[in-house]
Amino acid sequence: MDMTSIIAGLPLFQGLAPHQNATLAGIAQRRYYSKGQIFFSEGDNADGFYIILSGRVKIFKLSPDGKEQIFHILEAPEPFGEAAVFSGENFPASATALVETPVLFFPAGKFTGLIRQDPILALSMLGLLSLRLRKLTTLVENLSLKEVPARLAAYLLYQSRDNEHKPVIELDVSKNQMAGLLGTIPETLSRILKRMAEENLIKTDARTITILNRKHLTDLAEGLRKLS
Amino acid sequence: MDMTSIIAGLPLFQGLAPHQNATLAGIAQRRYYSKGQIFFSEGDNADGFYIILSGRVKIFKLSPDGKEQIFHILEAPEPFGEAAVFSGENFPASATALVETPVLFFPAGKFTGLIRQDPILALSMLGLLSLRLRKLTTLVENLSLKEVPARLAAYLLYQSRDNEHKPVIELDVSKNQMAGLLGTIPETLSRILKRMAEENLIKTDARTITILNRKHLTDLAEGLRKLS
DNA sequence: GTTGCGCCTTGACTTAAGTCAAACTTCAGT
DNA sequence: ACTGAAGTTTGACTTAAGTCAAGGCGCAAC
Repeated sequence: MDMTSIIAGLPLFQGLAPHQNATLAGIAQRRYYSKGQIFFSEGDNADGFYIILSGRVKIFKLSPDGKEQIFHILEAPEPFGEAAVFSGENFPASATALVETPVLFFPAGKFTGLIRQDPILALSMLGLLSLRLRKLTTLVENLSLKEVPARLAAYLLYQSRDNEHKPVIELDVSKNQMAGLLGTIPETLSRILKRMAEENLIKTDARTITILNRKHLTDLAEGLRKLS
Repeated sequence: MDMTSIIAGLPLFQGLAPHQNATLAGIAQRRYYSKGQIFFSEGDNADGFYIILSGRVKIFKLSPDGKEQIFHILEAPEPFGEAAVFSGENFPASATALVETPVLFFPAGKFTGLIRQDPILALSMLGLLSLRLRKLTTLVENLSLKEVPARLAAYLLYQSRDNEHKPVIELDVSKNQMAGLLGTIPETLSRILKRMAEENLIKTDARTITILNRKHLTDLAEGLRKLS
């Protein structure tokens, strides 16, 4: 598929005139990252941003003593690294490919040039950043105001919501990574999953988790109830 | 001062043509909020955003059992509530006036209309949102990867940095609020301030904190060292 | 198959930070 | 100046979650 068609199909670029798609295609670069490869590290100069064509990307920070907080795990067709481009500084977190991941790369300077000429594109980006802000706000809320069981309950419900509220969740991340997403460590996650299973809120089987008691789990997520 | 001049002086609106300032003035509303008054509560429909003319505003969330996480404490001439406008939903947090606070209010619909016509304005907003995102990223990092002493150390250094690296910090928030900003509670904050004073890192006196050992405090903030 | 290496789980222990309660200080309002 | 409310400090206690260490499971490579 040629670059213009790919770009025309990306949600971020909906509503643009065809010639704008062509212009975007002119500045975009196709790049391939293999599993474990690093897109950028915290502190790197932000020279552009990426859009995932397929694969999975992890955005994260490490503490000096090695604990990892994962901010997002992203899939096609999501963009990442876009915020740093507009504050014109460096990346505040790191990004690596979890699997083979082809992306489009948009150089910062050229891209902001385009935005200057196209308010629709600007509004798209504004919408995107707002959404990111909202997600981060929720993350802060979870980390600061909720205990691990509540965070886990919220996470499970969220995964199930993504899957049309079906009670069966196929984990798409390792439990190690899940711990990183929830701001905790694998041991703690393991223990809490066990407790939830003991109280018949969920049933776990390898990579599959089944929600048995959605109401109770919801109360847990909202802090209205605790694991006993 | 008339509305157009006020608007022309706001950092967020720098670089606009004079007629754009006038248009902005046409949609802006002056509003006065007294101490404790609520701008909006979490979940409220986002009908517009605000710019502080003077005073102080607290952006925060409450947990079901009453703990408060403060996201920002803002002063003139900072805007707030802007992100919710572009994701077109509701406010993800609440905002109240800490003191008498006059603001400008910009209705969402009219404002996005202006952005559609002025890419400079759009770029300003993009820069603003990016900066917010960056600050939130730091907050997440602090909450998830650092202990309270490290967060406090970082906060003190940040305050001193704002004040040209002078070692004397005049607290502009109550210690209760400071605890809320750091994601902890007043008791814990009090104890850690005491420990820092015992180790001669700082000296406290009512609303004044003096940094005695910047190097050690920096190491603490970066997790290279701990309070003994 | 068996070897080895992540991933995951479990137990015993430690620790940071929260809870509860009491007392003291500061400050605003009458 | 007095009163009361809010802010702050301190102590004793509890608890959630992290650390450390060991062992089991599952999968891939040889």
